[in-house]
Amino acid sequence: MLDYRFIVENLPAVQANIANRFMKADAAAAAKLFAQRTELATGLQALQQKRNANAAAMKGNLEAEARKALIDEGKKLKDDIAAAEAELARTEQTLEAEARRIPNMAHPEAPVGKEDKDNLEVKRVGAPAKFSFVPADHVKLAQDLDIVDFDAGTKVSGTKFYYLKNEGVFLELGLIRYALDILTKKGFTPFITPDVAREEILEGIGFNPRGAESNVYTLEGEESCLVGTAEITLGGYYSNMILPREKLPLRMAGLSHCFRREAGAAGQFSRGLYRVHQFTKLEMFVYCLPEESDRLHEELRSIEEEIFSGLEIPFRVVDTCTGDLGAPAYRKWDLEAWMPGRANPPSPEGGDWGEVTSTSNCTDYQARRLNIRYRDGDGKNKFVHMLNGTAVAVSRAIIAILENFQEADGSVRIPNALVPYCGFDRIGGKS
RNA sequence: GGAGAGGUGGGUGAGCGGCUGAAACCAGCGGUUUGCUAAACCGUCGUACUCUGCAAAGGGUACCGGGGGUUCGAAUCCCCCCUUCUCCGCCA
Repeated sequence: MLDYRFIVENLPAVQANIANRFMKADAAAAAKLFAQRTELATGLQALQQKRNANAAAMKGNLEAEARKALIDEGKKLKDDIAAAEAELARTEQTLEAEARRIPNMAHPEAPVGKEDKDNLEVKRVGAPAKFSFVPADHVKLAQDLDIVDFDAGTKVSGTKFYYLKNEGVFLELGLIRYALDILTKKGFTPFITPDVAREEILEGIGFNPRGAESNVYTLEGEESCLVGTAEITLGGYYSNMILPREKLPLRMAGLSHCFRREAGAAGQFSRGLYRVHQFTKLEMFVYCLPEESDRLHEELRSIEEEIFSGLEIPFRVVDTCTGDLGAPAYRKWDLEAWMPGRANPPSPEGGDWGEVTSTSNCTDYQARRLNIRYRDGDGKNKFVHMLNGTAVAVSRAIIAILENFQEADGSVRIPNALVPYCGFDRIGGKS
């Protein structure tokens, strides 16, 4: 969340930012509550001071009468303090609830807009393949090649679950290993994280673990959830810690399963592997000094580009618009891969872009809630900046590979960079 | 899951109702001494919030795993939770 004082001192800018992001939050109310809170806290401190003085006056031997007077005074103070504390606690609670609805400030250059079609395309890499036939979508390809079983997933686990099977298994493992090798060469520390996290960590990262619109599965009887991304477990890793300045930036690569309720998500573009309840993802995460977060955000984006260029998958990069940023992000780049199977109606040259990665600079928005700081040169503890980015979201990468590298005979070529990791250069067809 | 013992400042660790924001030691920082290093000695050494002040600085409040309670007064007593260790059970 934002710093209370920042909200007060920059109220018009905060309000404009809320409007640009099409979010509902009342910054003026938060500012007012903050002033109230400070006044109540000051009043409470004055009472506490009296209480301490009263107790100190009672240390030595006293005549019974004097002692009784002090005890009576102390009892009265105790009641006053209890009342003041209750009021302060109520105000703080309301203040926090109000402040938590306020999104992070957006980068001044982030395009202003309401939804994903307002995102700004900044770059294209690679050219979509020209097919001599009408390409199939990944659902048909995967089923024909017997590498994904959607029907069994639905029967055993429910809709939007699936089994990977045969080469599909090695494709997942190969993609992970391929990306992990790139990241470790770039100084990322590899992790396999828990797939479960406490609600307080989810909230600190900016997720809402409960409620009808939540995308998170909560565990019954536990105050914890299945993670939607390793961003949660990597971001919680250093919660309540003060990091040594000289160790920054910290680069982490976290492999986890990702669980998403996707309540209400439906439609043609959610078909197959595109929007599922469980998938595997390798996530990048960075803790850094405020002055280097813009630069590291570019670094994360360029790594994502390197990974997808290496897979020979055509993609474009978009600068995500304010309305599509999500509350914690200051700026966000998405990589959208070309997906020939998304053509409607199907055609040899048709297709559409589908999001495969996303990298966000969340500045100190998450660090403030999670209480992650570093000691600056002036001796003050300051909040770190935190960034995240997808290295590989396996299910979506598989879509891109199947649809882009399919051939007339229904087989799928494996991109060269992946062959050593998979142990085969083609799925199906000629062999 | 059951039983027991713990969680105190950067570290070790004392304190177990008022004399404790917290002994002592170590590390750190500043200084004295010193041919250099080392040692010795002296001083200093938590965080957050808040008030006064142009500032330097000073005052106040809170914090001894987290949250509640008892009391005029809690690191200290009680309850709940988290967590670490030991033993038992169970299991990959």
